[in-house]
Amino acid sequence: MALERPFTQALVRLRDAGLRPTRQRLALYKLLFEQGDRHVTAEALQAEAARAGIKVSLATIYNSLHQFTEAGLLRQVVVDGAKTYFDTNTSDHHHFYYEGDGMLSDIPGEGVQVAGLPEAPSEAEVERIDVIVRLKRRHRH
Amino acid sequence: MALERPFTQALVRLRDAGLRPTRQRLALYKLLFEQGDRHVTAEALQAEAARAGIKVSLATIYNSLHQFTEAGLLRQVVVDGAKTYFDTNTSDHHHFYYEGDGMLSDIPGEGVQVAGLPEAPSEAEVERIDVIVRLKRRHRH
DNA sequence: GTGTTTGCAAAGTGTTTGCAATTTA
DNA sequence: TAAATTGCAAACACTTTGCAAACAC
Repeated sequence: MALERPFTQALVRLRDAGLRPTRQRLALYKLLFEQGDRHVTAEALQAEAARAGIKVSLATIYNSLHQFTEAGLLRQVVVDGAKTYFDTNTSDHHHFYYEGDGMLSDIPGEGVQVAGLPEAPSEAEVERIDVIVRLKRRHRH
Repeated sequence: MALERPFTQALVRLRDAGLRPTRQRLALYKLLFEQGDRHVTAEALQAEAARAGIKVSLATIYNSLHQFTEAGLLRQVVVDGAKTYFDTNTSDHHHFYYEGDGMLSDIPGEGVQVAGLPEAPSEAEVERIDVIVRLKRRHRH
């Protein structure tokens, strides 16, 4: 039978990113990446860690989120002036954003085309094109 | 000859919006709307007012920007987690955003089509679609 | 005069930083 | 043990709020 190898994947990914696999980073890595695409804020992640019995300071949460982002494991999404969202899906894609409750969901990038954009000024280059579909929940009736 | 009617336009617009044409609001209105499309932050607008010899507190700047927004004269643009931009162009359009220097410029809405978006969930309705083309200034060479 | 608006200073929110104590290798 | 990491508390940037004084009508 296969040996159980807890942490193996997280360990390797952190090492690859040049980050020491500390208890906190391992825990956050697992929360973030072992359950499909996710969108988290620092506070939400801390709360989630707490629920899982892991106490991590907000400073460390922010540090880790930024380090993961630099390592290309996460990507920031700007949809709201107030808080920063981090997205575990780093591929080219877009977002639905529920204004009311601050929920984000992915729109795969493949299907979407943005046509008719003017040329970018020649002294600039396009970093990325973000499409944000802002949604409002319909009133019940 | 035509009488000079300073403030007339600003006065009327403010009245229409149900806002008393105070000295501060008149000054801000004129700065914002008497020179084509603009993108301002609260601080930038205060600085500009100061340069024009008008002293307005930041609190009043924020109040006015929000009141103008509620009145449909301005629209907020979210491109950066840190600060809020207000856009004097309230028509349907998109943006170039220069990551480096925080500059915004309009992309007219008419030409642009976004195709291939999935249907919005039925319990939600689309408020708006934002397209943000993020630009980086090219290195000189 | 009466209700509205202003501006200050204080409070608030989300995020970052400095640094001693702890942990990793 | 040397270097990296953590967590606290303080500092930050931007924005909002409470309230007395000033203003518009």
